[in-house]
Amino acid sequence: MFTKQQLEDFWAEAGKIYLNHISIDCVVFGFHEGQMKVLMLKSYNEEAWYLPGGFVRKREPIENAADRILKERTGIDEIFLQQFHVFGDPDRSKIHNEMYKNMLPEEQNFFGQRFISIGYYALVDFFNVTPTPDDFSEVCTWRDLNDLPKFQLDHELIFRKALDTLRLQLNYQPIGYNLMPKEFTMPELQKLYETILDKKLDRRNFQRRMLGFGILNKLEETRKGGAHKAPYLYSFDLENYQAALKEGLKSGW
Amino acid sequence: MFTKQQLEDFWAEAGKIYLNHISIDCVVFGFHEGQMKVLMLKSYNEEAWYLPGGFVRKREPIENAADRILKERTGIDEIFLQQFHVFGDPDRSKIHNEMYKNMLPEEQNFFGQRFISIGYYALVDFFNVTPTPDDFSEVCTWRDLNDLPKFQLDHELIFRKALDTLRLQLNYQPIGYNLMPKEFTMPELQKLYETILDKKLDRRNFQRRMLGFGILNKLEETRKGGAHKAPYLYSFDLENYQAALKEGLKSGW
DNA sequence: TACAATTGTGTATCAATTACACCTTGTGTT
DNA sequence: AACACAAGGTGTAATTGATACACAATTGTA
Repeated sequence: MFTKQQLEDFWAEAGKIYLNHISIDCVVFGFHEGQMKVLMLKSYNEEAWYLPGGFVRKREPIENAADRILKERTGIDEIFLQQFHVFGDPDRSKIHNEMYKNMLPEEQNFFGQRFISIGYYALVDFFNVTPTPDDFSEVCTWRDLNDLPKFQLDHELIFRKALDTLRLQLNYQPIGYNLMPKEFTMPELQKLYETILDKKLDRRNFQRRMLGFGILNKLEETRKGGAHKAPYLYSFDLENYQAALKEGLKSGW
Repeated sequence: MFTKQQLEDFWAEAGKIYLNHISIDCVVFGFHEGQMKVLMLKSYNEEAWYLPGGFVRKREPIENAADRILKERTGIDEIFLQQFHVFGDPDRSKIHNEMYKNMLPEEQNFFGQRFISIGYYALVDFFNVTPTPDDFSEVCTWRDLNDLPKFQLDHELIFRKALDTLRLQLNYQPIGYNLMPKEFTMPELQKLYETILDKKLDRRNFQRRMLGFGILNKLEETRKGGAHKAPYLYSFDLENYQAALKEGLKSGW
């Protein structure tokens, strides 16, 4: 937690390092135990949660900025990231701005300005992530899509838009590849699709269709330990997957 | 054309009115005589052409900025606009920046800074547009997609990305409605689809499918004047169109 | 060893897409 | 006025893809 002095130093410094008016917010999706998760943070003094975000260095490509921000929150280096929307309402961070506006003169008050935020969504393997709080947060952790907290500012809008985009891009981006672990069972993959699309799919038709795409390798092993028949493990054939996505995985669900 | 003094005044003024570091570039699509067109501008002293663009006022929503910019270039008020990508490479306007960098001290030289550009694509009825040059351009006119000029800066990349997006969104956005005039024939509409998708479609299957969507009104009149059988005219049923798009026009082409 | 739950595989039906043919209409030509 | 030409309008058969549904196999547990 910051003292007032530290905050002021931070802001003064930020203005020298970062571009004015531009921020980045990231919606990081993970998948664990049949549930979609989003990475979120909670401030010390507020009930509402917010999405991982940050700013762009003066000479830094925006993609690198997003990479850098997420590396800090997750520990992961090469993350799958897609820009999905820009949020440019002049009042989108009004509450935030006013909270800070009397603490410093305007030209030093980096947080008092208008920010246009570039939204990225990220897909990560849940097990590779080490959620790490930032300088303003008490907690950084996965939140279940079925049990979301109150959001700060317009972060609910950003999250919703990311989820909508994910749905639309399901047949055009390697979403399964990036969200599933290296090896997984067919029912696990189906659960992912059902969660993203928010509807039930027929088990048998799902399997036939998935295999029909020719993007999966069936492995010898099975997943033991469940109280039932052991399902086969699969992995993605990345080369075929990429090729298939160029055309789109035929005909939406 | 500007004198040096006028340019300097313009820049000094721009810094007071507009947000730093943020620009908007628009790819305006039109359709005329079976050809896709893009609205482009040509500077006085340069061979390369550029896309309509501008900046965001300090308290202006970015959508309004795009509307305002396009109103100036086209004369149209309520334009169909979609954000499609942000271009944030730090060197994307390098040539431009260097061209101007010695003309004014840095803090007054609005054009010398790094710009992150928000890309919008627009769809307009060709006949409603009055192409209007901006302060830096000699010409503002439609260019055929089959006969594109050399582009300034990264504007070719921006254009390409817009066209790719258009293709992907064909089944999810009212693209036909916005590009076609109020009344049109089936062969004309087919030509639009063929142009966007860059492939031939079967005349009879196209017609059946289009009609199957239930988004067209068949009118009594026919388009006279051609040397052949007069085709029927159609108009869009906007309500049904919007409804159909929510689900996506089933199964891509 | 029988049971419950879950996975693996197959088939019949229905809907959608594709490929293709013939007739109609407006214009210009003889 | 008759005709050829070119483009538009409409229909049908064949193929492909999506959906619905059934039964056998496997695993841990009662």
